Amino acid sequence: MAQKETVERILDAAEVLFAERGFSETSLRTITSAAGVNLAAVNYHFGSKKALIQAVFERFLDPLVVEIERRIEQINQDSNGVDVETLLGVLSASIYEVHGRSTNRANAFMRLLGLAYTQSQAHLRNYISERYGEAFQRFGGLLKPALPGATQDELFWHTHFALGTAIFTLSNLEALRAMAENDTGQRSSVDIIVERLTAFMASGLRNASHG
Amino acid sequence: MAQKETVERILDAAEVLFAERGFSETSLRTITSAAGVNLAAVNYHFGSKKALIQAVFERFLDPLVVEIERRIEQINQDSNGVDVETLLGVLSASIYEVHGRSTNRANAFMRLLGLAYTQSQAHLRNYISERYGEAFQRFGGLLKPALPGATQDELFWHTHFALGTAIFTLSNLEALRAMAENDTGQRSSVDIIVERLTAFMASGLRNASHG
DNA sequence: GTAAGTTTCAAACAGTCGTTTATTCCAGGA
DNA sequence: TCCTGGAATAAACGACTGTTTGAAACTTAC
Repeated sequence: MAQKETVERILDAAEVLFAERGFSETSLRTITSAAGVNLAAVNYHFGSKKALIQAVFERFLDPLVVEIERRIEQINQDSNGVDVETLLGVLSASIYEVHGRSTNRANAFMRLLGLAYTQSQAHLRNYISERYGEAFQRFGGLLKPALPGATQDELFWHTHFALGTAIFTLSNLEALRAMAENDTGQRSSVDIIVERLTAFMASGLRNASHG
Repeated sequence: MAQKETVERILDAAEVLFAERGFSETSLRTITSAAGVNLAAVNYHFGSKKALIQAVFERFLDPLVVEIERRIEQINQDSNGVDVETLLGVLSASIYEVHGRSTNRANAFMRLLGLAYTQSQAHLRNYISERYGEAFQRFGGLLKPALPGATQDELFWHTHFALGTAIFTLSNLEALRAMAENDTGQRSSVDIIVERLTAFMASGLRNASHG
């Protein structure tokens, strides 16, 4: 078969369009015509629009979780005890690893993650927390020894403060870069921005230990 | 007239419903029936759904900006040079002042602010940056002397990191509090959360000076 | 070559959307 | 009293939504 399978063409188009406009603002007709497939193909292969949304997330969250756990396991073998910067580094490295350093796809990924939080798609949040909640808890457990002295409550809130920073920044990354260029006249590379973001989060997180 | 005017009833209902579900997920029929007014009233009084969205923002952003500038002017009279915590304190105090310490309205306000960033409503972002961009720049200018040593570029990015933290946290505040209670067994007060959030942002911001 | 099973396709379905229309209601002024 | 103009109303408009249908096209197996 010369061209990609229908299912993958739909997922490709949906991923881009959802990231650009959001879920309810993207119609199945827009997706299918961008993918070059028939309108009915979505309901035939996925069952419904909601199931398509979940499939888009599954396609990149599954390999991402595998990659994160692989890296953490390796770090735990080499040494015991991990600091905050290392943990944050594992996350960003895994994202870029899974998406092959294609900044576009990594950006789309972060935008989708942000949309999952902010758009009213209860089915999606339920799906994500059911399928990936355990992995999320496991990762959160690693943060505890990295921030000695913090209470469980402080840990929870500071983690989500940091999560918010990352999601907000990365899911609006291109818009923010444009604003920054307009404001300062220079265009920072994505690597530098991620570096600063990591430092910002680490600094805020560490503050949990001395509250 | 015994009951509120039609215009205000529409704004009240729209504010709550938009904050709960988002803009394109909230139909005019839902808004008007919640407000107890006729469907056509929105187009009659506001012109269009987009104009209604902008009116919702204008109703709380106008007094907020006034309140912020009033507080800053007063601080500048008493002393010169303002530290980061004070500036952040002005923001949160102004929000609660304008909404009369009604946590519900303050929460709705933050959710709407978050939606303005994340939903695809270009007209709204244009409107906000045209109407309030100048005030935003003025406030950003105060941050500069509070963070000596930071370059213009660092200043921009760290400001938006902090902005992201606040918007993400406060616009999902109730959902996060529920998660925290589920996770830690205790329910932190909003005041404590805001206090921690401020400390987190200040700590991250200060990091800009030592990059 | 025929039959069975998948996948694609155009067309239609029932429902919702924002917006507009024409009519009715109701105040205040002359 | 009639008149006028703003506001409220029910009804309809055309466009768009996700989903379903039944027939056509294709692939696979015997």
